[in-house]
Amino acid sequence: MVIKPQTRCDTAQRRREIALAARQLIADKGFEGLRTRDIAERVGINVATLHYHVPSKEALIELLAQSLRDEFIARQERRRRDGVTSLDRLRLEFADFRDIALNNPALHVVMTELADRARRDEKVAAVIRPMQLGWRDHIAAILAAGRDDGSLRPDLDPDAAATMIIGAMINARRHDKDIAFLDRVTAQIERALTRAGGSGGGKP
Amino acid sequence: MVIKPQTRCDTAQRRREIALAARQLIADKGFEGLRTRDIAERVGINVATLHYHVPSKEALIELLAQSLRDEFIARQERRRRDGVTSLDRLRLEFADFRDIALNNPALHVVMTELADRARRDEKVAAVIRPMQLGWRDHIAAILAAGRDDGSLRPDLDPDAAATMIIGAMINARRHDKDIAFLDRVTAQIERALTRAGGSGGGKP
Amino acid sequence: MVIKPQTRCDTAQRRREIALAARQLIADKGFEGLRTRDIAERVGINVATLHYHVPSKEALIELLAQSLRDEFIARQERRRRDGVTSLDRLRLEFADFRDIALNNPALHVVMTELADRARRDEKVAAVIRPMQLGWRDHIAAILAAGRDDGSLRPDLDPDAAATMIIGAMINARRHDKDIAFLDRVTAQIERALTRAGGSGGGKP
Amino acid sequence: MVIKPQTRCDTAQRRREIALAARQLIADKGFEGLRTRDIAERVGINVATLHYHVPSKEALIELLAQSLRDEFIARQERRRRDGVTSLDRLRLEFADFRDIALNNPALHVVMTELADRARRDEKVAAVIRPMQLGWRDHIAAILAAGRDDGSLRPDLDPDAAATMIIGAMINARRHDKDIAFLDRVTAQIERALTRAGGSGGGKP
DNA sequence: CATGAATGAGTATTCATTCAT
DNA sequence: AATGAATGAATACTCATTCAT
Repeated sequence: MVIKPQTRCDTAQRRREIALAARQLIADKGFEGLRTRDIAERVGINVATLHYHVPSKEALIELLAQSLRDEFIARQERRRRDGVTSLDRLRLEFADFRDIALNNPALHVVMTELADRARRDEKVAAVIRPMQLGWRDHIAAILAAGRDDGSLRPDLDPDAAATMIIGAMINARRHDKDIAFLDRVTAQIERALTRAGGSGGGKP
Repeated sequence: MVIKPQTRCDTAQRRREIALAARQLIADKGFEGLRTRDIAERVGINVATLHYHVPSKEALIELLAQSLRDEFIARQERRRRDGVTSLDRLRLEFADFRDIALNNPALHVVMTELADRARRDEKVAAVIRPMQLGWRDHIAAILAAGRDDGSLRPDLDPDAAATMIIGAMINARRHDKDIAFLDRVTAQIERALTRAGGSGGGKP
Repeated sequence: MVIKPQTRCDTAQRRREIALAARQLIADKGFEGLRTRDIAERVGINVATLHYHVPSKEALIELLAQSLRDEFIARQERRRRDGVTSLDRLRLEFADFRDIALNNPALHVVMTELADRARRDEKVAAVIRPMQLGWRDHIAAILAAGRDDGSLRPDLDPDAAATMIIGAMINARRHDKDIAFLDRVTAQIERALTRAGGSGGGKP
Repeated sequence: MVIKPQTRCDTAQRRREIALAARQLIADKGFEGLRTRDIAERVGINVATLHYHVPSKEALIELLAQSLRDEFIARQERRRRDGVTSLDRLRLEFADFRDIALNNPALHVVMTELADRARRDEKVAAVIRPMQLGWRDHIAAILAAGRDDGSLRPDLDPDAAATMIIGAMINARRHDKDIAFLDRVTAQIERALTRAGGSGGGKP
């Protein structure tokens, strides 16, 4: 589609372009629809040239996974610098997820596809799993701190709750195109993790 | 792999066998690795025979989606008959998910793959989406009842919480092979939806 | 398309129905598009039943050729009984071709396809060639008689002229859907075979 | 069959070789027997390479039709430069047809097959029809000139007669391998279009 | 670095034909 | 006489990968 007349340029730059093109294509057509020729076309180079920079499709997918992880971790690092209270930091997580959903939806789509693939591709798993565990640990740490400083409920299981939060956000995006629903879900999470409403719950 | 000497049998039965074989293969190798020849081999029939019963790969995937939906809905109907209190019924949801995770893990794996595919395949979407919405609505109804009868916290947003619950369970299964972690997650969900622990949460 | 609920009936009748269905299908889709399943469907029977009556596709094509020849020869016999003068009998040939073109166009289309096939199929050739030669001889005989009785020009080469006439009629039907053009061609043939117009031809 | 060790060469040249190979194969086995693998083998390349140069069988047949038309039109242009009188030019037509029949018989065979196919293939029709009409018009123009300058009979219908001539020549080649018969037919045509022999025709 | 051409190993699908009932 | 189910052998077409320039 997007064919720009390409001049020669160094491998590092080309590999970045290739990873980006692959990501967009996966977002459009899924993993099974990913073709090296299409990637090359999108970058504006020949298939043979693509193979010069990335030797095989397997290597390409690894490259893609790494590029995804790099971006994901960079975002996480950025978040780490902000937020004072635990609740602030948790809300920052919600806000960042919301930002990606709005401005870079391909990121989540491709992450999901890669997560599926990780199940049967060790090389992908080696890149993706640590990233996912890192995310969970990051949120779990926030939750643990919040529990300990009393801003979150004391019966929190940080790992379990972090898993719940991540799953909830991802699932909220699955069908509803409407971003407002994601907001309802994160609001619900927040309420659920702080304290029960007035007269709520159980037999006294 | 598994070639059982097959005798003749009618189309309805063969289609069931084919759907089952396809499901197992997708669980093993994912959607992109699904080959009609492999399915036929697994059923113990010729590829041409497979095409006699299921005219195209597209139709095959639709059949697969339908078979999944049928099984899923049957399970849901079964659950509907049991449980007295809202909490009982919620716990039944957890238990059923747990049962599938233990005894029929392919079901969840394939459901996830189909959910991804639904994003770009209208026919699959037409089968899968209603099923997913049905699940969410089913749980949301339980939650709404629980909120209204006081067994669950009054600030519940049933749709948002149902989405959270489903996402949490699915995500709990994603990496951890350990079923115990799923139990921790559902326990956390339960605590989060009932009442805040003793001294927990908020500004005192 | 046309599926009539079929009862059992004898092979001779079934073979006639099959030949007719095959003829219509070839007229529609050409030889390369001829499928035994389509024929069976058109007759309203199962493919296996078709093979019961006509053992193979080769045999089917032979059957088709024979059915064509039978109809063609029957028409020729009918013409043979009419016409007094040579010119009358020639005009009867034109009229009969015209009649087929109007009322049974599939006949000519299929005959052309079979003629092509005869080039590389000895069995078809064995049926079709005698039919074509018979037609030519039939017309050549008319021409020879006309030449001898003075109603046609004396420098006629009957075989060559008969070949010309048949080719002219067939070619007249090839592109022009308009039957009027066939009439112009046969009129031209007639003029050409009788005598030169008034001041026509050559340097005096 | 004929595998020549092939070196690399550019697409234009390869497409020419492919068109030629396809023509020979159709002459041998007809349209229905045309297989991409056979064409590739004849050219001495891999099937995939064939598809690299000609993307589909449909495109291949269009290429074939164009190559045929190009050769046919080139011949017609060559004829146009020669011949003084109308009769000379008409005889040039006969001679050229005769030359093809002797030295390039595949040309006529394939043209016939393509003409049949044109009936149900619009793309082929778009290439073949103008070629056929061009041929007819070319001959009709010769005949009209001959009629007007008195070298041909005055009652000529140029279009009808041109159609007759073409059909006659084609039909003369259909069964008789003997080229002498074509000569008898063209001689008959010539006589028929000039003037009636001595005492010939009509009622005295 | 870059590319047009080439290729082997697949991949879904088709079709005439056969078999068991 | 009839049929639903089954099959082997093809067939066009695809795709990641390689090679020569």
